[in-house]
Amino acid sequence: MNKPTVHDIAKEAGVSLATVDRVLNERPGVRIGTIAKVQATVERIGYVRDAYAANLARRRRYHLAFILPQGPSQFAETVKSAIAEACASPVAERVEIEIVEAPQQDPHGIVEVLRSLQSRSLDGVALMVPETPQVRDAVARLKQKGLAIVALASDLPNSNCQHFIGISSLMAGRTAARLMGRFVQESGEILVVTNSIRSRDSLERRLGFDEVMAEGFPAITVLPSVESYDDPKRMELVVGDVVRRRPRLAGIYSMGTGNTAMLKALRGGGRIGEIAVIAHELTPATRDALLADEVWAVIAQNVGHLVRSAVRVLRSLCDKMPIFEAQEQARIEILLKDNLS
Amino acid sequence: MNKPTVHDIAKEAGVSLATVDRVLNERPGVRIGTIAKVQATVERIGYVRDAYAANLARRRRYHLAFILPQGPSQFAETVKSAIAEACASPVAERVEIEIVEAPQQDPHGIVEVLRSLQSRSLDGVALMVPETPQVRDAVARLKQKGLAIVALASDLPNSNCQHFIGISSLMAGRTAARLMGRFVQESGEILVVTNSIRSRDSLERRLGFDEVMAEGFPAITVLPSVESYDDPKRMELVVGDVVRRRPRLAGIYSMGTGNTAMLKALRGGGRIGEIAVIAHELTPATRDALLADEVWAVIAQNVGHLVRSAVRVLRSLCDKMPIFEAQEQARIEILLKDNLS
DNA sequence: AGCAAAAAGAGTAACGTACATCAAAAATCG
DNA sequence: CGATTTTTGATGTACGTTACTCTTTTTGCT
Repeated sequence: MNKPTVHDIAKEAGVSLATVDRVLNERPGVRIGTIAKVQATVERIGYVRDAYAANLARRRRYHLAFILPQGPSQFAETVKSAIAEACASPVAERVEIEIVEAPQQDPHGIVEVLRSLQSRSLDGVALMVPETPQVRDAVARLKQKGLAIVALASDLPNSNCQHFIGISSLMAGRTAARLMGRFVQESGEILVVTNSIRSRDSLERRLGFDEVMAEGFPAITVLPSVESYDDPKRMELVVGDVVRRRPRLAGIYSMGTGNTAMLKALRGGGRIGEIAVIAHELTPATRDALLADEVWAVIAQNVGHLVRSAVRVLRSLCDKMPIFEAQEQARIEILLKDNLS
Repeated sequence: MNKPTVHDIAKEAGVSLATVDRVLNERPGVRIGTIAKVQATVERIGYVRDAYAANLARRRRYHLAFILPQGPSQFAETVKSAIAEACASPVAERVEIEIVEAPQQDPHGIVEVLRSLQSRSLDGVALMVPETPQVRDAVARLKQKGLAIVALASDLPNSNCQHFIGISSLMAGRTAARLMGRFVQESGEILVVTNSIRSRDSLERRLGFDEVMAEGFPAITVLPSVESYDDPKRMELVVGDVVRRRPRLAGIYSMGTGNTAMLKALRGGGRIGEIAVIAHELTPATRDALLADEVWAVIAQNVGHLVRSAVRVLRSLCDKMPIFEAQEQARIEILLKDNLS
């Protein structure tokens, strides 16, 4: 038996093709009784709209925008190249992707950028920006305009956006801790570094890290978080200091960026390789460090998958089609020297 | 500017639609000069066939078969449910999937099953069977019939099949070793267990494991592989014996199935939880053991991804379309208690 | 040159869906 | 009850591609 079509619905329900079409596309001019009859038939014969035929007929093009952090960021670069790659792939069939940069630190700048999107005829937006009250409101406005909106890599829990494409920072932190605990085993001290503990991602990672450390590895001491405020010099100084002063230091958990400076300090302290270092995100820097045995493990999310997932989800949202969750679930990857794809 | 269509090719090349179609679908009846002219135009205007429109027009259905091991296997069950899940998803649009069971241990039985496929009107086959010379020949026959063939989970390196969907056993073994080395740190002994070292997967995992152990962790002693021959009793006996007799035992690398029996022995020896256990594949057994802190890490491949990938690749092969490698690359996943999706 | 065969062309009906138009039927209202 | 509005039906065109039939042109061969 072949897949039922609109013709089958019409025949089964005893109405015309035009009426079926009106019901399916929620066009006016159909009595509620008839609507119910058609919908019942749809249910009964298990009709599912052929999305491709539909897109063909309506010459659908999806116009999507990815909002990425402005300025030099290895992670953002990785995302950009993943977008470029996805554009050349079948997932990007009928979609045009625009990359828009927004100033990461400046909530008003981000709002400005989001506002500028309204004029463009966009269908959906993937946002990789930190959440602030202003951003939340701007997102609400975009949503009201009928745009599909997903959060990318970093969640926007209060913005009521339709989907989050990424991994849970809490679980990522927990995973890092479990790994660190297994690496260090005996008692010892762990240094946790980040650019800013005030970012929600860092906060949640630390939370998860502490949870698992406390409950699973009570013999290990986790030192207070050290912040670099995005200053490599400061990162180097602080880490160098801790490495020199604390002989019992057994591991470093780097929750944010600035790994290059952190590793430089470790090298300077002469203890690189013997201290368990766990970092986040696969970038040229962390990849090289993994290969050099300087970083023991990287907690990452597959950026290619993230981007493809965002495109698929945005398309589904535009079409009001269900999302296939199992495929869109981002996984927390643990990368060692030998399994970095 | 919109995407060029067959009409554009016809106009640009100064030929008719029918001729363009003949060239594109490699049908006879076109002079080589004309073929070249059309192909040049295709190149020049950057035409790419709209795969969905094409499928629509030719009412294409992909009839695929998955050949899975017969008999009780938790991993095979996982694959089966992943197939069921994929069937309900958009990747399975226009495809019908048939699951065929083949006796894992009996090469002739497998060949028998493969032969029986020839009569069915199949377009592609995903094979999850151990490679033997007989299987290799049967695969060659299927390929000659024009079937698309991929190896699933376990490679068929000599069968010249078109694609392997899965992870490299060698790299999986290397990854396990790197993790084990980090877990154990100091000197100690590692037990390696499997059902049969004669299976290629086990062999390669062991090879990779030894490579990394030798070059990265020379202080650790890796004991000779112990085989259970698929007998839980034997597994329990042997592991129990090693655990009792070797106080310096620091880790167990379980390359195959039989984890339940292995863990039972460990529990009996009273050293569960303190010995680093690394196992393969996420099954109900390994999942529970991870959650109970009995297994420290699981090396796995995402089965849902594997199946979807197999379907996509088989479709692409059927259509002679390019394969989007980045998406089809299976990743070696390291699963801890906190990141098992 | 003559003729058959091969190659190319024109035209068209699908595939499943969207969307528009116009006419017919049915319901609603004064 | 007739006029008006609402609902439904019938039909056609389009999307990009395939695949078919029926001509017309070109080619190769004697």
